[in-house]
Amino acid sequence: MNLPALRSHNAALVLDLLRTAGEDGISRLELAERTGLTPQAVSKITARLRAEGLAREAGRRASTGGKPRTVLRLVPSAAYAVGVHLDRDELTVVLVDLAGVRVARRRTSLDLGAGVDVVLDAIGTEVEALRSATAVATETATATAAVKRAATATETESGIEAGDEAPAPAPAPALLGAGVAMPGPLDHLTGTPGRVTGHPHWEGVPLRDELVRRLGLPVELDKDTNATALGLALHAPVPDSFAYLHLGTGLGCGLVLDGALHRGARTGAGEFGHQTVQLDGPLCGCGGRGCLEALCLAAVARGDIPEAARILGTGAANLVRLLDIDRVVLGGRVVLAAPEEFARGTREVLAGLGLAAGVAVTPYAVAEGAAQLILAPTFGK
Amino acid sequence: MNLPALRSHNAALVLDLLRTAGEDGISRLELAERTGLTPQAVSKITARLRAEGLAREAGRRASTGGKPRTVLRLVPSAAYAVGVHLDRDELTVVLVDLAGVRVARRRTSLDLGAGVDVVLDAIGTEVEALRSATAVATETATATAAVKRAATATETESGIEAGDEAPAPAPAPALLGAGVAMPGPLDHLTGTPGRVTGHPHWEGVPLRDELVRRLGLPVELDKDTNATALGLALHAPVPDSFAYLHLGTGLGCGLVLDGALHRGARTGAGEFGHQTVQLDGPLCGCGGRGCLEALCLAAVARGDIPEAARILGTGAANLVRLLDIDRVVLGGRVVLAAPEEFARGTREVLAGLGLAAGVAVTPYAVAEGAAQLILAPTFGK
DNA sequence: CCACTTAAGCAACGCTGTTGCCAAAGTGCA
DNA sequence: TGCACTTTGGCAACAGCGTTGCTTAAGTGG
Repeated sequence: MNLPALRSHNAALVLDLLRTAGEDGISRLELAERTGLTPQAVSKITARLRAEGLAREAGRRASTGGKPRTVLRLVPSAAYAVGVHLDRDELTVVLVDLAGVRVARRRTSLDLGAGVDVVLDAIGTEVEALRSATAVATETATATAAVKRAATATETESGIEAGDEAPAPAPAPALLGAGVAMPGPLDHLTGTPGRVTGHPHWEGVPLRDELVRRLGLPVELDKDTNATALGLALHAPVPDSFAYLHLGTGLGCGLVLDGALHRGARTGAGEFGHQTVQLDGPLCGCGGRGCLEALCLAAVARGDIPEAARILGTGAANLVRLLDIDRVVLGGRVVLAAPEEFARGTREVLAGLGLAAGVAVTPYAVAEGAAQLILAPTFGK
Repeated sequence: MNLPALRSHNAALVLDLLRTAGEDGISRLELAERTGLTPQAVSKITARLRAEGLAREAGRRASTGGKPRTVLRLVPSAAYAVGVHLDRDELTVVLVDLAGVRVARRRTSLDLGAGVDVVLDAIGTEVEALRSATAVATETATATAAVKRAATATETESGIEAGDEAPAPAPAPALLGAGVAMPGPLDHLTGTPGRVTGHPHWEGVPLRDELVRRLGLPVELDKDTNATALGLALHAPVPDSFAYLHLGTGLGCGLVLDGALHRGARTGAGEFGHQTVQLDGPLCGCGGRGCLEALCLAAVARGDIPEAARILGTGAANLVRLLDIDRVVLGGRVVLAAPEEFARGTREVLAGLGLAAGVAVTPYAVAEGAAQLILAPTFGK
């Protein structure tokens, strides 16, 4: 790591604390305590962020016997990102600000089984519609360059020159890129889908590169469960470890360990549904026997939600013990159809084994998580 | 992160590459390529490391048309660490050099069920015997301070002053500390055992602090499986992800994800043996049903090794799919009694599910891994 | 009203990795 | 044997990072 990288690292640290503080804001001294930097260093860093339009002063705290602390806040409108959720039968596109708040959404029904070009066209059309409707500048502006610098120091290819000392208090906001979430398997490093269940024609399509070309934006691709887990991780008040279990068409999982999304080297982590919980159980499509997904969905199919919840809870318990995680978050259409029953059933299994992990149900939207694929690096995630 | 921390970080990066290169050594230019630093920066860093006695020049490579590259090597004898393996019926104490190579060992039979003081006394006696037998300086020397600086920048408490420009080419080697591995559960942050199966009197004993007092050395405590996994991780040619599965008195696991040991917030990660693989199976002592450990050990008890291997392989497959890890490493008394059968059985299960993870058996000693608890921070691990 | 406390900026500084230049130490062709 | 060329690695000057010492700003409380 060199000096520019150090600068980016610390800027990301500060930006992340500003983001987490949200509407409440945070003072320079508290930033200093939390980052371990000196107050003077924080002053310099926040001065840069303010000059770049990413942060601003917003009121003061009550005095504790001396000069009151000045509160700093993130400027959510300084930058935006697009989130795309490419589901089996539906396409959702959202625009999200720097704070992760959705500011616009479009939704179309779309068959993932349609031709690759049809889907790519649809994404292009929807994103363009979102852009023009919300008038977020397409061209790279001051804040974009600032955020990019904050995110990665090795970005040497950018020929962008940030203007000195923005005279206007608010530089034009800009679009940082588009994050795309879809059912796995896929490789997030190359941005290429693998053999998507039921849609083999997607295998090997250079989806990310193609979208970069069509949208003229940086694009990141990841599994729907990973995107959702990432979004949830950024909403946690403090970095922790949790698993997002998604029960929909299949049973998948996104893992966040110590605040960081764990993808594995081949984006293969999170194959939660095909763990064996019944040795020599019924044969599963994956080639295994007694897979959690098969047993759980079979219970759902025959209307036995308590049993489905118990099976899901058993899988969750395996995971909690193996990884020592703090909480389990449930989501997906099937869970959301009976959230109380699934939460209760899962909780009961964990409690019965003496495990302290919390259980919650979230209706968190995948598309917002997809946008976080773009925003997360800004905050060092 | 500040400048001293940056310096430590880069020094650790370079030291790790020197360590990995081993006897072959590595040139300055290759270090520059691998770290992303400029050659000049690497020259400065390695000059410091050489002055501190941690690295030295050792020959040159063949020329490729110009000045031949000078080879740099780690000086293994620059520092040492003690590794303590506190097992249920035996105490093993080793001395390990900076390269992780064992240079001395002592072994005594010792009942973990004996009084806490008896065990502490035994550790003290054995470590002292090891020290005097190998004449490794007890007092902190130049290299110690250097290694400590390389390891952690926040170490402000040290009142040690490193001498300027050591005139002698080889500063006195020093003992960095002692790593202790024992059966879990325990908390590695506080260095306190939890409710060790069969030995409840260890619960809450401030083991690490007590040993710091008795040995006069920094001490780290961790689970035996974690220590072993850490040791194996440091032997990998490239940082990767793997699980160390230990089948002995019980069935435990150490997880290394992207080259880093995953302990979980409460050192609870690795509860591999108590995952349910047989819904509504036989009751286990942990309160669950159909636990992997119970089923696997039952098969071992009735002499059915192939079945034990198949069950172990099933658990391994769950883990490989969940975490997308590269390889599975087997160890422990039971496995080592029939290494080929366990390896083959595990491999067959993985292959049958189309998983590419490699399977190997290791006789790697826990005590060496324990010593790595002390050495690892020097290399940024 | 004034002493005191707390927050935050200015200027000088030490130390980081970087850049530009040059010496060292080989190869290979004439 | 000599000389041009290639490659390595150190020296010196430098830009930029966070830190230190001090000053100014802006409150509280007797």
